[in-house]
Amino acid sequence: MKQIKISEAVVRRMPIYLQYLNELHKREVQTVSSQDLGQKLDLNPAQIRKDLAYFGEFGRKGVGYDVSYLIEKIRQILKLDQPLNVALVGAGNLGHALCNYNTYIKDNMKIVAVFDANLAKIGTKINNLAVLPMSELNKMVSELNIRIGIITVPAIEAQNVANQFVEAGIEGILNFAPTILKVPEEVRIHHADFTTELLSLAYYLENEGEKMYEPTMD
Amino acid sequence: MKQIKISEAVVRRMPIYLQYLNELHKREVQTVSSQDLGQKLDLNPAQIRKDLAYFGEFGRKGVGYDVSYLIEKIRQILKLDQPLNVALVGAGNLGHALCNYNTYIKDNMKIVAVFDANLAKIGTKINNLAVLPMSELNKMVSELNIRIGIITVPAIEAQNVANQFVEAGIEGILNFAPTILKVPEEVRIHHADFTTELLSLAYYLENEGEKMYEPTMD
DNA sequence: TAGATTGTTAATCGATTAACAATC
DNA sequence: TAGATTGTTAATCGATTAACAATC
Repeated sequence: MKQIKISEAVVRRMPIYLQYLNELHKREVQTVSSQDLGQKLDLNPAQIRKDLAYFGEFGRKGVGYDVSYLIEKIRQILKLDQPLNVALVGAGNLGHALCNYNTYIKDNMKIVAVFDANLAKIGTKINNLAVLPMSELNKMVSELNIRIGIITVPAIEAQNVANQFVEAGIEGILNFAPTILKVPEEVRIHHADFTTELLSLAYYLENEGEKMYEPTMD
Repeated sequence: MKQIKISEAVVRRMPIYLQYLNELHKREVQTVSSQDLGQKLDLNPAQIRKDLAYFGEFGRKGVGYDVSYLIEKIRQILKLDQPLNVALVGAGNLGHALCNYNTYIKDNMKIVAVFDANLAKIGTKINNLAVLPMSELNKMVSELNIRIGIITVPAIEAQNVANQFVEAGIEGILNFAPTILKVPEEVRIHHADFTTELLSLAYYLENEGEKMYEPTMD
């Protein structure tokens, strides 16, 4: 069993492999090669083989990877083979959207509690989950063994929510608010801010129109 | 003026710098050093200086960077100093959430048209934007000079929507559907799938509970 | 067997960091 | 002037890719 530290880049590709493998499984494809995967995912086949080899010998020389078996293995790697409870704070549109994915992520990972600071929202239902007041957060996290927290509140409130998550003993946070959060280093934090994606997309558009004249050089 | 190809990693950090600089500006901070920025954003100061230096000499030795000036420059780099129209397909919860950000991204980048394949949704309003049928997409893209498309439809429909965007002449796509899309290489595509973030977050949680016994070695 | 494809080592490529002269 | 901080070059680090023996 390897004890090499596996890089973040590798870990982040695992869910991508899983996604496509699930697609193949639904299409009843039995076997896939690193070649095939690379073509579809725009990745180098050698990289895919290397990524998977960090975790074990999942393929068969001359044959490729058994789709079902590889799915099972990646699910184990990502710990999706065991229940994992998630809490969400911020019952706005984005919070709603994420709760809807609950069914999609039919996996063992599930949003089991939704909180909001706005008292008007308390008690309203999101997919048969009643919105709870923030005062319940601490209690619910221990009672339901919640290990991951999702933040979908406005940027100004995000750090505050993060603090409450940390105090409640959450282990990982997925932050959708467009702001950098400070948490103790034992808490893992992932940033899911799409404004970053959107703004960097704009960079790659061709300049046009305004290129008619060139005022100062600057 | 440098003609060096600027790496994607560098471009992706620009919106992060901008985000924090805007915060500083609101707090009326005049000047910031790469040291300060690095501390706050968990980045190496040398990296920040190098990133910025790709685009010009924005700082003053011994002093640091003028916050307002740097904001202006990064906005130019990301082309946020000119109007940029965006279309969104998929008027679900996620689509709603993104439209709400319209006011947040008060910038020149704006969602100016929303489409949905579901006829029941046509004509309903999202923030005073009427939801339009897909048949209008092509026309609206040219009429409103829309250059970026956002996809917030279920995975199965995503490729189809992408194709329509491409045909309409869109230049960049931000895809929220959890699937890989194929587009001609002149169209830039960014992936904003948070399931990837969420699943990779699970990887980093401590193993617990199930570690009580060790069945087979495998 | 011949063809295919893995797992892995070595080579390459690119990105991050350290260091420091220039200068405010 | 002395202290601070940039812009940039050189050194380091890490990730990707090529190549190939092992083997199904």
